[in-house]
Amino acid sequence: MAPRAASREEAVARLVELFRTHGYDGVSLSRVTAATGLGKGSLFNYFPGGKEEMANAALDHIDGWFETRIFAPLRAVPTASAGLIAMLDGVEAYFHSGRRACLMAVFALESHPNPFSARIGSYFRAWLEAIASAVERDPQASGRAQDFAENMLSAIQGGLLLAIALNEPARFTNTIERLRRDCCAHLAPCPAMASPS
Amino acid sequence: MAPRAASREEAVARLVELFRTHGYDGVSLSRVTAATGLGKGSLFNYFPGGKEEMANAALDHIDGWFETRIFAPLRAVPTASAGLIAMLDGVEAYFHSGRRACLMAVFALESHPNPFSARIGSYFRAWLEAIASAVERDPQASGRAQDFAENMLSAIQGGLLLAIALNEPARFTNTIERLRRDCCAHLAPCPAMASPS
DNA sequence: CGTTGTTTGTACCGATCGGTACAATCCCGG
DNA sequence: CCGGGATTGTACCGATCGGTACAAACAACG
Repeated sequence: MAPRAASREEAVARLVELFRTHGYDGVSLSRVTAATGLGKGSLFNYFPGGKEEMANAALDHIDGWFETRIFAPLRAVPTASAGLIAMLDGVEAYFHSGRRACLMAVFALESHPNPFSARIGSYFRAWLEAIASAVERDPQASGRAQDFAENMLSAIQGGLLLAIALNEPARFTNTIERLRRDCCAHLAPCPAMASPS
Repeated sequence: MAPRAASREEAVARLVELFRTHGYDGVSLSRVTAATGLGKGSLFNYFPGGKEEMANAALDHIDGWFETRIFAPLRAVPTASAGLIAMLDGVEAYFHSGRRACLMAVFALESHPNPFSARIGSYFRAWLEAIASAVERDPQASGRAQDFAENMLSAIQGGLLLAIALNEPARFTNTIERLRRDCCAHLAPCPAMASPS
């Protein structure tokens, strides 16, 4: 059932998916060995801190991905609307159009507070600040940047939650599409929409 | 640490809070006995089906509360804006202004799919339909009822998630306040706002 | 080929998991 | 005061939990 993970990085990638769908408590070491094809020997060689280190490695992986692919671009983008729409595209792709849950959200809700609460908070705070920094660059909405960011991130996470809970990925893509329209409606220079369909 | 629960109903109330903050996997029978003051004997007398029946009793409790206090009123209300604002007030109070998580959301994310997926889906679907049925009664927005409902519920759940993840309840109350303004902005007869501040 | 350090499978550990059995206790009608 | 059904604490069950110990297998390099 489990093609053996060839490297620590590949093991981390599988851990991410494992924690994403089963939560921290729902992932047992036997499940990890099954999903990675690695025995306990290798596992504790890669992750001497045990399960908690595995989870932290998974969170590290996500932190890194979002920082370089989502947050940093947002902070550097010249115009808010284009930057935010690019972010929405990236997020839609990352979450497989609503078929994949957000690991940070899973860990945040599963048990709270928990050992990961601090870094989960940092993740969402970084996301909020990245959005706000882009909006502040917008001539029309710079005063409402905090509010705009809070609204947008709430919608993303809520839409994703609904998509998972209902097993209807379209709940997420609909939400993303609404947010795209919001960008065009409330921010200054809206790039031509591809196909309003 | 635990004043003994005097009735099955009181035990269920404590189970709700227990599952809400620790998730299904995070609640062990020893935790249940500690939180309810009930030994295993009483526990399996009240809930012969064991932990799964305890969880279902907790979900029943929430289903009932929302059905009578939120969903049914929404379906019966004459004007959409007044009904939705009453719903927002009720929801804000129920979730303790963002200090309390949504048990349905916790169970939905913790592990998916899981034995409770079907009823979790029913819960969110009922909520969506209740909102939509109210909006359909609105002369201005009746055509966008589905979209309006999806957007509103996403925002509620996302705002709650952010409040929990950041341990900043204001993230939730801000979101609720934004939704109140949305109601006044996009629905026909807006009752006078208390204080636009 | 030999040696040295890393990687790996396996046996094992105490603790805790959800659940059962059952005897003691309680409560209440007669 | 007594008898019988409901309630309850406790001892116990096999399974699984996360984690450790360690020896065999392996790799790299001289």
